Amino acid sequence: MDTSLTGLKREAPTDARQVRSRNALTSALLALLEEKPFDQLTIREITARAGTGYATFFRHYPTKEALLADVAAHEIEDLLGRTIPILYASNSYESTLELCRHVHEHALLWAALLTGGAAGIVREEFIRQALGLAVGTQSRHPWLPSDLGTIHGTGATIDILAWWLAQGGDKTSAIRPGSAHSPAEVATILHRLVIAPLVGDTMERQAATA
Amino acid sequence: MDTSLTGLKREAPTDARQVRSRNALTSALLALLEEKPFDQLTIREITARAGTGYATFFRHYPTKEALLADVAAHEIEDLLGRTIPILYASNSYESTLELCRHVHEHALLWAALLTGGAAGIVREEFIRQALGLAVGTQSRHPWLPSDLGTIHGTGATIDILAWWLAQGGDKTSAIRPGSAHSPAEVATILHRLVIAPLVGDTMERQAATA
Amino acid sequence: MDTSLTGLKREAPTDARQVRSRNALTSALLALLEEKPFDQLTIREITARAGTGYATFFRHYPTKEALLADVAAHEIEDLLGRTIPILYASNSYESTLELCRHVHEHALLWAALLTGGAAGIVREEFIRQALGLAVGTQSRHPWLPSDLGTIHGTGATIDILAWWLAQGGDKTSAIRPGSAHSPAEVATILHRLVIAPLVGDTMERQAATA
Amino acid sequence: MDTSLTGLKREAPTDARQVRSRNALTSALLALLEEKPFDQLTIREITARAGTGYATFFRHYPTKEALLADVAAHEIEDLLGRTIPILYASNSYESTLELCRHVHEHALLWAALLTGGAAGIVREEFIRQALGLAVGTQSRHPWLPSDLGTIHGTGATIDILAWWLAQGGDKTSAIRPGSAHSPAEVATILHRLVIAPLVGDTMERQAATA
DNA sequence: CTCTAATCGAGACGGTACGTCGCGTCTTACG
DNA sequence: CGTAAGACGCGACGTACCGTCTCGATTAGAG
Repeated sequence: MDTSLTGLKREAPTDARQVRSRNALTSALLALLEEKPFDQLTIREITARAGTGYATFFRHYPTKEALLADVAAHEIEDLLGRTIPILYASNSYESTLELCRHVHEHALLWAALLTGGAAGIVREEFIRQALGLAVGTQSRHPWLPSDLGTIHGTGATIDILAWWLAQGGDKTSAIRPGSAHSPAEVATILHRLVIAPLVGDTMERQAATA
Repeated sequence: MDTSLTGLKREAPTDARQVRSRNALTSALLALLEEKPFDQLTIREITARAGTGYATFFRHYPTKEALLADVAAHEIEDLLGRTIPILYASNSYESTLELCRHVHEHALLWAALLTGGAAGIVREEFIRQALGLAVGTQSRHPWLPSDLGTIHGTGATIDILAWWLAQGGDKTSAIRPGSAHSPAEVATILHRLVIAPLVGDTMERQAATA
Repeated sequence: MDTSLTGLKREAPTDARQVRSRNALTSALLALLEEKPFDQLTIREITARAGTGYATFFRHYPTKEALLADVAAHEIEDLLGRTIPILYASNSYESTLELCRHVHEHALLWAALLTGGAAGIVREEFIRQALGLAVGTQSRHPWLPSDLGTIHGTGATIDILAWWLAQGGDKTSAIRPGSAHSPAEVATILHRLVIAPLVGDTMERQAATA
Repeated sequence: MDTSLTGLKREAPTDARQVRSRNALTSALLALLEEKPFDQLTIREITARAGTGYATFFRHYPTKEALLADVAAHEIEDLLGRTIPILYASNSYESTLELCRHVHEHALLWAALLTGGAAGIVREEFIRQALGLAVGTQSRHPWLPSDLGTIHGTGATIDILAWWLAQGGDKTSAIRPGSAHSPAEVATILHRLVIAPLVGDTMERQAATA
């Protein structure tokens, strides 16, 4: 994959105007993502919503995708920052549950990020960050390349979350929270299908340990 | 997801010229997919390679994606047709191994389908067919919605295959089959990470049974 | 001057659609030229008036200037076609008078061509055609390079005509034909200031000869 | 013509920094004019060459054209200041000859002013100054409006000078002074084609008188 | 010889038009 | 008379400049 987006991230600018424009663009994107899929957005639409000039967009991001990657990177950082510590402090199921709870609390945002045309880019960013965090970690299984473990774990998690978020309701129907699964249910599924096979552990065993 | 591609499939045409055009287009797409990612192809490019007129494309497919879905559907049908019977006849590991062998034998084709811009559409088509085959099947676990089982199993399999195919060589380096993993290794990974947790079985137990 | 516009002329297209588009664009330009100066027109404005697509413009002309040169070339051809024969058939004053009459009859058009931002391009096209007609002609005076004679004669004529047309009324006031000079008056001025010194002849002598 | 440039002239500033910036801008323009046509220059380019800030330009001139008009006005003032006195002191041919000599001595500068994209503006400024000097002067001929006499005389002179300067060499060939016409030759042409018809005099008669 | 205010550089900003590109439709001319 | 070739309307793209603006930093010239 040669479309690395890492280089597209910008460090925080010092000029107050740049900060304002940057925030306006990211907020506009988040707002629009809840209205229509990412790939149906135009840059003109984003800048119009942000209240900035069209050309200003390109002073901050080279492409629409770069803006999305920036936005996604922040959200993912936030999400991982909340779940990883628990992973080390407690156990994998607790961490998984916390992940599901957080996503559930920001369902609209994550639905936009994971179920629209943005999914591919968000997924890549997610995996990139996960790979970054996993650097130096030894795989638990001799038969499993460590990067594949991370890629599979992250990707499969995203898929299951995307399925969950898509259940809640698509654009054409009202959201019916009652018919959706609870964070605990999804965490269980996620743990049994993805996490446990990777870490070679079971929820039950962990529960006993905890 | 409203971008259903099911309706885009065409019945097999009877007119000989239509058959010829159709084949020329699909062959051209397959050839071009090995040169550059799907989303960098233009319809003009495909028709030029196919030797057909530009407008002719639209007499067969409404969009570029429809052509890809058509091509992918055939390949997926072929692949599933070879692995599913084994699943029933023998066991899940044998089926997984057969899957990996088949992909390995057509590595170039599947690399194009799974690691370029085409991945999203191929993935959707794959899941669609898998869901179709799984209709009526009861989930093996009460905590797992059956459609999610299929979606996760298919998606995770594709991810792992894509990782495998991307290992073999990107555009910049020659393909080094020696340095890649063998079909058996990948089948083992796939089975342990994805299949076994789904079917609640282990390769070892199956091997013992077989 | 390296911005030769000769190469920008296109031969008449055969396709009926091209003819229609071409005519729509030239007519739109002529119409707009009577409303505002050439350099304040945008290509979008021209295509909107013409009822054609924006990109279609570029399928016919590389720049706005090329379209103007095309339009001007036709008008100049028409004008020269009416005056040159008289020059040979009769004498220089009659030809000058015919020139002034023709311009007077199409005052609005020539005012747009000669007194707006278009003047420079029209002037160049005019001189180009004049030089083309004068090829092979021997200068009447040993001290006068023949191309300079043509350039000066054409340029000075255009200047005087432009002054005349600008007299009639600018954009802000109604046209007052009564206050302007008659074609005969202008022809006299033109002949005495420009033509006679060039051909070494006087109107009076010619009149006597005629 | 509402793009009067007269009002754009600024009074000489007192602040030393302003003087410095102003001079830097005019010098930069003159230098750049010898490298490429005026209309291909950007304000950013001029300020970069001048070593001033971009915004500083607008603190001195409202537009690029205003700067050119300022520069041109000075050069024209200088030129007219050298030729007009001779016109009154001696005769029209001597004045014409002095004009040609002066232009010949500053050929590069005047080539830039008269043969590039700047020509239109310089021409207008030239005519403006000529009209200013001619105010109150009575036309020598009843059939010739006095302003037209000035306009034609100035315009035609500029055209002939521009032709002369363009002979010397375009951008692609080295300047070959030997192949160009001498100031005296051009003065003769200019006098016979433009000046004499206007003042109703001939060089020969003047020479006899002198 | 200060001090204060004008001027400066730097460059981000909203805006406008540009010329390019690809799409999907529809017409044309040719074999 | 059907099919290729391709012109067309459309609309988004990314670029280039414009003229305005907001910053501190510098510096002139008045007190």
